[in-house]
Amino acid sequence: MSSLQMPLSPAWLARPSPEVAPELLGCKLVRRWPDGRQAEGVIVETEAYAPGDPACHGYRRRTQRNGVMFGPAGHSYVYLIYGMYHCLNVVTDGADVPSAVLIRALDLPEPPSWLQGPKNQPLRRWAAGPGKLCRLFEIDRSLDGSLLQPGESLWLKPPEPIRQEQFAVTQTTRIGLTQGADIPWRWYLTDSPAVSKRG
DNA sequence: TTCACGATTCTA
DNA sequence: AGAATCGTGAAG
Repeated sequence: MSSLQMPLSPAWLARPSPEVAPELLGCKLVRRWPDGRQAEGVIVETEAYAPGDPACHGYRRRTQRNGVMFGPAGHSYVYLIYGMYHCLNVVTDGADVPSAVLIRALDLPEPPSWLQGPKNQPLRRWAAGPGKLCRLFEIDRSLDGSLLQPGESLWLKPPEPIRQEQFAVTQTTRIGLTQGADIPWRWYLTDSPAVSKRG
């Protein structure tokens, strides 16, 4: 197995989220179902949440919902938002450090023909928005805390060689926040059509 | 136990 | 601009 095929390790993710978030651009998120079906998309938009950040779910205290954010890097943090959508985070940094990267958009160069939305929607080239990508990949709280490693429900792969070329990255403020709205911890591939719109 | 609200998305 | 929709967490 070449190094490019290796999954992103917990050690690689065990750094401050504002450092990891831009480096996750171009990496692949792989979703595997219990029946063996598998789909993957290229991460094109991320946001960082970290200690001292009033928008971070772990800003105040450890609770049942945000518990895995306080755990070691390399796990998923999935939460329900607005009572109807889920959001996927990659836990970063060390244990007891509430830190994570929100995956906001995926590009799907080769979507499997069986990968369709709930209402038998047409195949989409991309999933722009954290709620949309979780709906497409059927990610919910049952995956909260799962270890991101091959063979599990979710894991990460480094960029393909072709994607290792330089690509423009834009850094700006995060979307949909009332607190910490001025912190520029959102990154996206500048020219990707798969980036979420709002903001 | 209560209750206002949210790292969203879709419709008008 | 407003609705949909409900788990969470801070307050009482």
